[in-house]
Amino acid sequence: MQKQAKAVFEQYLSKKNLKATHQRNLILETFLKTEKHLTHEELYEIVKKKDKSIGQTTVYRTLKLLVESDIAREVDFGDRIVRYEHKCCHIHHDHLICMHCKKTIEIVDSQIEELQESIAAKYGFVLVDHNMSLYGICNDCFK
Amino acid sequence: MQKQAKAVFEQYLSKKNLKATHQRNLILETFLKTEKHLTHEELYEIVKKKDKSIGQTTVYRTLKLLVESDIAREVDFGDRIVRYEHKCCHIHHDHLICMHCKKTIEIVDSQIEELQESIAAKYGFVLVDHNMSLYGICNDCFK
DNA sequence: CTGTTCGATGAAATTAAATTTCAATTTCGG
DNA sequence: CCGAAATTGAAATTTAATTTCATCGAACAG
Ligand SMILES: [Mn+2]
Ligand SMILES: [Mn+2]
Ligand SMILES: [Zn+2]
Ligand SMILES: [Zn+2]
Repeated sequence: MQKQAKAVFEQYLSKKNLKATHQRNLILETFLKTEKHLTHEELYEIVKKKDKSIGQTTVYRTLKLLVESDIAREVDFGDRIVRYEHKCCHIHHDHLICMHCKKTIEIVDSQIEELQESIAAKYGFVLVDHNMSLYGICNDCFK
Repeated sequence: MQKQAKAVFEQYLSKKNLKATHQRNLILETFLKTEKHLTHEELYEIVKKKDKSIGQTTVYRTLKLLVESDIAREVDFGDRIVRYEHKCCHIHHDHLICMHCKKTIEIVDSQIEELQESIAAKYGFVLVDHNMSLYGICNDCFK
């Protein structure tokens, strides 16, 4: 899984004539090891522990490369905070978010995907991507 | 339609002990007259033509009030630009966006809404809100 | 109508986020 | 190893949004 993402990145870099640097490798590895939806800032904090010399700008720039190479995906749970999640080697999923405790559940639902396709088709669109977030209150928070 | 929104706003202001000012009225009226998804900046430009003295800050502040009073809704078509659309007296809709020409189509689909409810229920959530955007290429742009 | 009170306003200042600049450094093919 | 070209980190810049504050105006009692 991680190997595949690394191979994808390597290939992307070489295709674009970009270099495989220590910083890029470290940032990618760190990103792949986390299983949360993390912000640019959060990733930077973790990376900094492993290499104090890494700059925030490089994390910004590398995250942008990860998005371009389809290794990462930007998500926004309605709070205007950009978070990143794994995309490479993961099936597409949507999110169910508790507005109270902020817990998020990843949803994989083929019925939804099919319905989205048919709606797009109805209007003569070729569907490329979508983004769906459901906001509610979870069991625990509902008391 | 516009009358109802104005009544809602008036009621909201009085409930919160806020004042009905010339500026707030003008901004609300201008917003209600447009039928597009417009940015804070775009609304400001239109408002300024009617009253040169109005400040951008007031447009910001008033848009916030409109959102709080459920007259407006913030939307983001994936470009991180906040746009505002009418919410009061409009049935909920989702969006289908052409990634090429940026045309947007408003979707009302009860099947989707039902499916969303049932997904939320499956995970023990009470659904409060959702946001779905479909990105694709429209007929015209597909050539 | 006043006059008074307290919220509203606009300009400027501030804060915060993201991007750009640039000199020094690193990568990598030869 | 060398040198060209990309990369880096810090600082500067840009941009967006919020806050501050002196003045203004809405609302309401009298
Ligand atoms: Mn996710
Ligand atoms: Mn709309
Ligand atoms: Zn919860
Ligand atoms: Zn189009």
